Amino acid sequence: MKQETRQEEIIRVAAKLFKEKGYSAVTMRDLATAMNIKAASLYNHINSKQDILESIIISIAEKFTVGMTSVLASNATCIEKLKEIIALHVEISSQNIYGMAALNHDWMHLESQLNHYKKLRSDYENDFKTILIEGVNSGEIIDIKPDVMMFSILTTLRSLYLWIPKKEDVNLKELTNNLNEILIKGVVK
Amino acid sequence: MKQETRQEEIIRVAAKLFKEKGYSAVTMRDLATAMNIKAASLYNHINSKQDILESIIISIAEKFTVGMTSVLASNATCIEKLKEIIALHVEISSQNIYGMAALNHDWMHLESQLNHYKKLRSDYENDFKTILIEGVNSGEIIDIKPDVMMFSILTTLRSLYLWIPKKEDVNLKELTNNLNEILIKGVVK
DNA sequence: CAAACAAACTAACAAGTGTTAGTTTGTTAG
DNA sequence: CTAACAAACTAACACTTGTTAGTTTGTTTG
Repeated sequence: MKQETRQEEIIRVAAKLFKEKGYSAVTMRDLATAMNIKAASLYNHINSKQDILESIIISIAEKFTVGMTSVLASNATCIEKLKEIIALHVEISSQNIYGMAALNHDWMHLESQLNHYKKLRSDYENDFKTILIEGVNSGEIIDIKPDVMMFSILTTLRSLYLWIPKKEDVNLKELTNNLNEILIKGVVK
Repeated sequence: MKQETRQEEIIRVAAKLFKEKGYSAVTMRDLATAMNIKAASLYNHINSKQDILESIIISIAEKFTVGMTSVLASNATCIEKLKEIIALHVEISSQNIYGMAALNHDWMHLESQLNHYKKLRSDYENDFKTILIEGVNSGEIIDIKPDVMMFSILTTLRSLYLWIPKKEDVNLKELTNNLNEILIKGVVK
């Protein structure tokens, strides 16, 4: 178990605060208080508030990119690929609950990395849509606008971070199975 | 067609800015610039920045409460009730795209009205869950944790504001029908 | 022991924050 | 014509913001 550096600790605590109030509403003095030090001391470990946001968002966004690459490489059916994507979101979200909040709420406050983030996101969405279109063409998936299907599934997956912490006893395996059912087969009996 | 007051205009423009950067990152000077006046002049029409946020969020939250009351009053099947809720979200979201962003992102910045908002939201979620549980009991709906079903459907519906504006040509009737299919019957053929 | 280092501190800065007070301007109603 | 009003303005306030400079403290390493 690798020891957490002071910098990593600051970034982790910052993500937690960002989830509660959003990037703009969290001051360096808030963050310092949460770390039990003075605001100026933070700068021994980090370069700027913006750098903290970048670290949080870009590292997670790249995890999704890596995950999607691996899904695309598999030669499973489209429905199987969808299930892999669902599992990917459950895994990343459960391991980065606070970071996911920053990614969803505060990406627009990125500065130098804004375009990089946007590229990663639009590539991800395009890959997702491609999988759905293949499923429609092969007859696995209903013939409804792929945009609407992607939106529907992806927004649920992107909001997992809001919900996972509420039920601490939730079994992630069970959650994944339930989402597979609901997102793919619907709720009707 | 009722003429928009200056106050309503300010609130409408504020909601637009809040969607782009969030409540905390929008300054009264930003808002004034968008209105082509000076920041101090805003205070001839509104009491405070906080008041603007309250107006936006509470008015929409109450629309949902009214809508849910009407759904509960109908004696349709649970699946039909679900479809009514979907239609409710499409309607309110399409008519309040910017306000929905504030409601989803900035509710935690409410001050005196925070508890009021939270109550409206938790009542809404409880009513939603009750409908699902009735559906499970009557055999209309699959027997999966109602919490997970509600989360899945509701997060998609709550995020509609992110997506509706992108396709200006989207037919709302068609969108509603597609969501009915996807959220209720899933995407599998 | 001495040098190096990690990590905290105090003090201060320039810029930006929401908001108030008091005033001016142009339009509408008696 | 004048009184009333809506809606803008300038100037300023007290406070908060992210950040820098320079210093102190205690621990680790040669």
